[in-house]
Amino acid sequence: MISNIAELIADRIGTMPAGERRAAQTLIASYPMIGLKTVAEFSAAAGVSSPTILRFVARLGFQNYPEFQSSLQDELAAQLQSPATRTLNPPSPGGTGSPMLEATLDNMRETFRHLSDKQLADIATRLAERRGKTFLIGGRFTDPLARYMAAHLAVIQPDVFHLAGQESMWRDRLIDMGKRDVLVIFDIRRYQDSLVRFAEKAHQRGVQIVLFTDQWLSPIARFARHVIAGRTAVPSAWDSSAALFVVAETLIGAVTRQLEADGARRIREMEGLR
Amino acid sequence: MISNIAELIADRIGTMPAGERRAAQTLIASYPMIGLKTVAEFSAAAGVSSPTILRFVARLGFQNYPEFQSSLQDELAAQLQSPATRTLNPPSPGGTGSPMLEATLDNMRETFRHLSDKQLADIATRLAERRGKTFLIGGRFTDPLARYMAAHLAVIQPDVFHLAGQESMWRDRLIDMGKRDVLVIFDIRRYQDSLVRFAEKAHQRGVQIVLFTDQWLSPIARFARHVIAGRTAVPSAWDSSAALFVVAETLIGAVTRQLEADGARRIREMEGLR
DNA sequence: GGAGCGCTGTATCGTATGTTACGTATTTTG
DNA sequence: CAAAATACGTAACATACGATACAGCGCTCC
Repeated sequence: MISNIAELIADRIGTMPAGERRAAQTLIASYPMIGLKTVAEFSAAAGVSSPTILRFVARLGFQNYPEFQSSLQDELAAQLQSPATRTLNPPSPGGTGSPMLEATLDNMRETFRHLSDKQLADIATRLAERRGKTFLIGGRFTDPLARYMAAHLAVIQPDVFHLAGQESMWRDRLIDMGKRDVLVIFDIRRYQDSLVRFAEKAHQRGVQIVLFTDQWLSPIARFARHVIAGRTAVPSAWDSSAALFVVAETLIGAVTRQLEADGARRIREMEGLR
Repeated sequence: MISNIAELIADRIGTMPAGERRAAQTLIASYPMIGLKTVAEFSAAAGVSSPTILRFVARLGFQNYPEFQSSLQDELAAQLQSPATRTLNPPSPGGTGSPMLEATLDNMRETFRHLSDKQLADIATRLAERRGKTFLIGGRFTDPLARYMAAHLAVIQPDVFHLAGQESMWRDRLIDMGKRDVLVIFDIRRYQDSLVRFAEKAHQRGVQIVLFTDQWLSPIARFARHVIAGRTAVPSAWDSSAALFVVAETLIGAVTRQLEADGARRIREMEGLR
């Protein structure tokens, strides 16, 4: 079975005329970057004319040049999205035996690779400088994450509320929300209409939204001030929220650090109350 | 120093207007592939208009869109040409930048190293062969994990109950519990007396207890049929439940697989009801 | 509450890009 | 060695892509 374009070329290069063979060799030499550039650049690099490049991709079975480029891009995307595949051949330090765990660890590394320290710091600062209230809510499976985060934040600062129960209950809380407030939403596939509606309402009231979602971005991203896109794919019937969970913990830690002066006193007080 | 476009975006995203920020977040979420496609596709994915995309790349300092794309391609080429740099830098010397993440990843590896496949399989089997009911409960900060697990298990089998609310509420549920039932408890430091008391009562009634705890083992371990000890130490004011979270997800996956025949039908039915 | 500013989308434009037709060169075959 | 077939490049073409002008809108700040 031929799965990628490089193999396809290797398979058919024998039947190609001289010019197209030069095109093939040029592409293989710096695969696949040249193929992502324009026909003119490709042809110049190969030392042939534009039509030769087009005949080349036609011989590979593509209807036109853009289709060929899309195919290359899909291939690249697949490589980039699953670092596991890359490290699959040499089972480097992994070898834990559990593909589930390996995928989860990869997800976390990927998630944090796309997440700058600055972005996290910004969100943490926004949550720490508590000019207003903080609301948290989640979807069917992600609401526990909202609860987890709320449980921690509520310890180190006042005015932290988890929105539970029916949709109608949340909407009643909208009346309390304004420009100075922050709404943290967890929403991954399949995205819940009720959450989207709620986010829109809150956005209209000027509430700043922090969204935890998957890499395909919940429609709530339209209204969000900050978006955290985590990786959720694992070899299971379910999506994994573990990466988002770790981001949430990191954020909790960052907020705690920023509130250290205030927070430490608060925590001591609370301990005293128990 | 800013070396790649992702950092550049993180640096300037704070100063961007709403539309351009959505473009930025969309690009980051599936970096960098969207940026290699046409302006029209990019704008559609971000839910903004084409000019907004162009203003976005202009704000990043590029003269025009093709120049922006070339820059992305160069970046990609650099990554692909030296896979060594990519797999050498981050993993071993903790180059991810976040000590929090590194500690969490270590915790997971350690947790699974001390956790045999057989042990997981045993617990999964016990949860899957549903002769009785399944109850889940957690402590102050770990109860969300119980909820998370309950939310999933409830989809694939009946008689799954999360014990919420006041301690007195749980105790009333004891009357429903017997030898054929399973109680999943999450309890990490500081261990809660109320949970210990409850676990003891349940144990006396013959309930099989599955305990998720930290490496120092909650006193509930005395009564537990199965104990999962996760690592919780991270450089933060709080303990991390991430490792236990991943174990929970793994367990959910295992139970789902065992119930595949039954479960698949149930899930389809549920989807139909939505 | 009103005026000014900044952001965003619609519609239009110019152009670079992929595509195709055709003539010339090169190789192959009888 | 001649004739035909195939391959290749030049040049003209059409399309789709990026770029821009402009108007509507919301927002902030007096």
